[in-house]
Amino acid sequence: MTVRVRFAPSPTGSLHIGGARTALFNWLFTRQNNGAFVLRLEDTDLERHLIEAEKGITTSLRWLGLDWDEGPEVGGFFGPYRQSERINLYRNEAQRLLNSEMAYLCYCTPEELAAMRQEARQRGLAPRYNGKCRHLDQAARQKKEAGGFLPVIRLKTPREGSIIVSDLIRGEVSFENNNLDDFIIMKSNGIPTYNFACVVDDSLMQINYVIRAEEHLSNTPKQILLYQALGYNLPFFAHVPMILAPDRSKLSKRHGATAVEEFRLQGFLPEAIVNYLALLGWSPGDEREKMPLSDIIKLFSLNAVSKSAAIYDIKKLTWLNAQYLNSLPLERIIAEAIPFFQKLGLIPSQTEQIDHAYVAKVVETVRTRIHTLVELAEASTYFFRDDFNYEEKGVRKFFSSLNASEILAHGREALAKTEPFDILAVEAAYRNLSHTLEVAGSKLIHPTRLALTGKTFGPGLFDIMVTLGKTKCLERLERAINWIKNNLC
RNA sequence: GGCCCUAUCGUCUAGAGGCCCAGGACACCACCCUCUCAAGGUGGAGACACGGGUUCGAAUCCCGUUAGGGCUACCA
Repeated sequence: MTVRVRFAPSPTGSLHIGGARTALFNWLFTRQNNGAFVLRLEDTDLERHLIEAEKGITTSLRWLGLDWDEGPEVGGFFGPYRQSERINLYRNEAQRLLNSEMAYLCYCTPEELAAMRQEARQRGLAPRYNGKCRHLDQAARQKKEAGGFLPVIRLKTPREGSIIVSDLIRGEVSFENNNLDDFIIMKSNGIPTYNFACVVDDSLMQINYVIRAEEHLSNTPKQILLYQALGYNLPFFAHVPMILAPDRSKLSKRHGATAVEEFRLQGFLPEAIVNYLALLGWSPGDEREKMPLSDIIKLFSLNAVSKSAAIYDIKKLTWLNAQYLNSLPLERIIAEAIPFFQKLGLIPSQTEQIDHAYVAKVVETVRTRIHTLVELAEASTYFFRDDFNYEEKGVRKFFSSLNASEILAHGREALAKTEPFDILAVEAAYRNLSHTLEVAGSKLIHPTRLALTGKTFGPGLFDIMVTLGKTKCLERLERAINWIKNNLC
């Protein structure tokens, strides 16, 4: 039997990390089993389908590398893949249930229902529908309909017994039927409710593994009742734990970045996010942390998915991101970095005008000491601009001594004579200088770094020099010498 | 309120009765390396929610309490 799984988000505009992880687990499972990954948009509650909202989700999925075999944009045998385009299917299935008397029309008004709930609550019972319209006869129905009232369709649910949900992650979970009521499957506007649409689609699309967030565990008994009423085969269920915000509450916008798109904008790489998300609620069983996707696919197992909710930790994601920034091929990082450089106005927006060789050198010298692409761009500014200021702390420590400008002048002189201007020659020049001047290397290095970059920290000085090139180095040393004369002497 | 799920360092987790006075990772602290900052290396601090059982033996099994989360809509 071919494994068929689906990810069924509501197109709300962005893919948040909880959804991304659910999608990832589905994807990993199906890639491991050579199955099919179906993307379905659950857009029944939207007045009209917002194409931008759908785009937000699909671009994020694609960016993460979670490609789908069937769904919007790619089609497939079981389409359409937007619920808004499947309304007739739901109506037909609902009609089948009506015909077989497994479902019935209900004419109760919202006010009546509210009163019912109120009463049940007061008596300490589950606020359930009391089945008032369950046995209406033809005459009663006609009378209601004559008044122009649009009915909903409810499923007749058993009053006794229980439903066992057999869950691949949680084991067997039992629910008493008497806690369930005759829930609505079709709203009065002719649109299906979530549970109904979900079951109809999962069956018609032949989904055999339903891997979704834990919040749906409590819906599952209702869905099983629906599967039974419709005569469908039951899929396997796996309810993955939720991802919570640092305060253990449900993730929301007020917790900062929660959408995949925001992480992208903050300079995280898809590899890092996927790797991090895989580790959230799943573990390979050994002590591996950073793993190539191919390993994750190979090792993933629903059995090993934890049962408890996890809090996402931006610090660990950041660490992993730095690991990837350091280990991925340089070309890849350059390509990822370019948009961030452009955003800061460090390089031209027209690709043809970019000095790729220079950008490559910059990325190479800076990338080991940053955690995100945003940091990479920010830490690279002085390679592209001459108009930086000198750090105040640095000025105090390295420019204020009596011989500071003299030292810089010596450095400038030494560099001017250095040829070729490569890492070995440049370092040798400075080491020799420190020897002849009889000062520690650091006495030369720190003021020079400040002169060249305006900063007291950063890549190795000689790397900076070589990347910057001789001309720039001499210019900037000159500038610093003059600055000291004008400002400190 | 009712029903359901969950409970190991601050966080993510390993652990499926003796291998655990609990291992790893991030973060934190110290030291080493070092031209700074990172990275890297070494070391440190840091957890089995609580209470009862079961067992020769429990982080692991059972029950209860507590806490967190979910569902309880003509939302998905």
